[in-house]
Amino acid sequence: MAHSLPEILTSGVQAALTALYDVDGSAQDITLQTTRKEFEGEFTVVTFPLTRLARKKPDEIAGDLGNYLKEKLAEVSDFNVIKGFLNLVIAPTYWRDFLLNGPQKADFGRGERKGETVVVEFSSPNTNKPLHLGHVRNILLGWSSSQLLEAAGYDVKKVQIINDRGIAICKSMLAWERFGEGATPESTGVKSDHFVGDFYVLFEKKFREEYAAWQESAEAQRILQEKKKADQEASAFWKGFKNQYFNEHSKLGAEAQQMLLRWEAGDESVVKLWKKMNAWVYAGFDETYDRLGVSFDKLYYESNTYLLGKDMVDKGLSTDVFQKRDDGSVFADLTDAKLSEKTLMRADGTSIYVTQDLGTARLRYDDFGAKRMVYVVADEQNHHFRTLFELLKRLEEPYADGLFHLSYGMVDLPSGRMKSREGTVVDADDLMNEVIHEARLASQERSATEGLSEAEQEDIIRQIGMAALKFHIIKVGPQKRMVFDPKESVDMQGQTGPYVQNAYVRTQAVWRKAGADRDVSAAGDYRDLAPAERDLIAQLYAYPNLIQEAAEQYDPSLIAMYCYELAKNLHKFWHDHSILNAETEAAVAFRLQLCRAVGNVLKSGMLLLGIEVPERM
RNA sequence: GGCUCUGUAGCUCAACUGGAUAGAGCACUUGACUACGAAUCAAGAGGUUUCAGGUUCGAAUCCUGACAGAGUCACCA
Repeated sequence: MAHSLPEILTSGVQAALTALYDVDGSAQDITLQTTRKEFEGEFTVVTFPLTRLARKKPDEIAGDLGNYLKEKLAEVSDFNVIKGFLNLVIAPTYWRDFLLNGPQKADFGRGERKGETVVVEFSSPNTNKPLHLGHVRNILLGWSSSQLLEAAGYDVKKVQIINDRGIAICKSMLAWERFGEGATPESTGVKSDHFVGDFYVLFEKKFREEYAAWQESAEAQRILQEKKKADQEASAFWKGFKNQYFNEHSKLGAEAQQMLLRWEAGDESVVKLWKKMNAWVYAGFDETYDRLGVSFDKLYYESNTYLLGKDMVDKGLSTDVFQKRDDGSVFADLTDAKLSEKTLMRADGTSIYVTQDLGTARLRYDDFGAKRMVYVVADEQNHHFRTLFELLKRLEEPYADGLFHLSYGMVDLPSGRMKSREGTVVDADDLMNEVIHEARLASQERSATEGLSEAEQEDIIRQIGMAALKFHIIKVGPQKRMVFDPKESVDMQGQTGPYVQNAYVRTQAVWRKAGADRDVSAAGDYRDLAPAERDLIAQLYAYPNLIQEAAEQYDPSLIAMYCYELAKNLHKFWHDHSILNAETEAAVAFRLQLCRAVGNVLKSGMLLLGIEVPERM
């Protein structure tokens, strides 16, 4: 296709403006949109903005333009005018030729290779506890954005940085050492990342017990009397004092910190324990990632990167982007960018979080030469990334203009925010088990997969359950904080993953019945398109452009909504029209190919979301 | 308190980035399987787009000011 319809129509309108009114309209003046479904036509020109140029009423302009376009453009077969809206009807032959070519191929919609690399970071868990619902949203967003960028034409590298060090994992380690009695995931039969997480929880429990007991001591009472505000309840004070207690008074806290210091010093026994427990966690993560259907090209470990960034600090100092304080600490003054002063190096020469991220960004650039990097991280870190990007920009890093924080809203439950301390966190593994369980129940009420082996049936059930879960999460725009109701996530009817899968299954079922080698050459004789057919074809036509748009906006929810709309139109078409028993052979052949095209795009779109589509369900 | 984000049907979400009568699903009511698959389709009901001003041919969308919720404001990660 040399030119797209929007291009043809836009330049057609420009030509018309010159011919009819002797004015030059730039493409910017011309607003072209898809026609709302209650009107006839596929594209609409809005003529209100043209009144100034043409000095006529909107509906008169629309009539003039309509006549001109219908006469001059083969692609336009008819038009109608409603107020300032010119609705253009695209020639059925144009649609027919389009349908029988482009979307018959499975790779329809994929963009030209751009020869540019994008690094996408997502998931990036801590290794002290298993993955939960929050990670699931992150992972689905990261994965589908990666797929989307890939389809749009970029070379994508999927990475995560694993927070494998620090005080948190030390808590798990300490708890296991003190209370574990040599137990292992194997000896207990607990999934290995959960096993480690259980010790983290155990540490918190023991710590709270210790804290509560300590509060009764004379020392604690003295501190309470000295420091609490006059009208403050004791319980409120202790709540706020917890961190300080951990750092300055707690025996368990001291031991955990001791362990962290020994780890940093490279203490052999601590490192050995650390490796053992992390290995358990990774084995568990791998299983969860596998079930979610995601993978990574490269893993970065914080234990390897937490010292990075010092050379970036040197660079910043030498170019006067950073400054040194009297005590030796280093900071950047970002106040002119409406950010505050940001410290990058403590007086003792140790680096902090943002410094590490500077180094990691550079490391990735060296690894992949990517000029675009996407960080999929929750919106609670908006400020951090604004600072990070500003710093990299001032350091004049070559990839600084291609940095993007794919910020997403946190996931709430109907009961409110998830809190690990209150045990309201929805575990990723449990969640998947639950949706697959529901899919199995729903499947048992039907008999559509009779005759398949048990393994095949189980695989289909898995695909359906996962589709329900994934679609439910990914259909929501990233930046929106979302309420996750487990009951709704297992719905299989309406605006859901299984609904879309079902549409795909139908497109395949009709071909099974027709025979894969069915002769469809008569389709070229098909003349009149029914509205349901036009809708479907126009929608297919929009797919390639949608991929580019969704990729540029890093927004997979656009694809999800599109898949739903396409499936909806397919279902309606299916209901209203007979395919194999259509009136003419041309209609049968045409509709079969329409089914194949829709099936291709549904499968392609769902795959971009990380959702598989079964052949039967 | 400063900054950022969010506020749309009972609930969960859309609205092509300023366009037509604000749309879907769930839940509720009612119809459609002897049909290529009913995980479907069709119909009904449900709205002062948080509120008040402003900008213009035209506002859920942009501006100002309230109100409500969330996040963030470390030499933590």
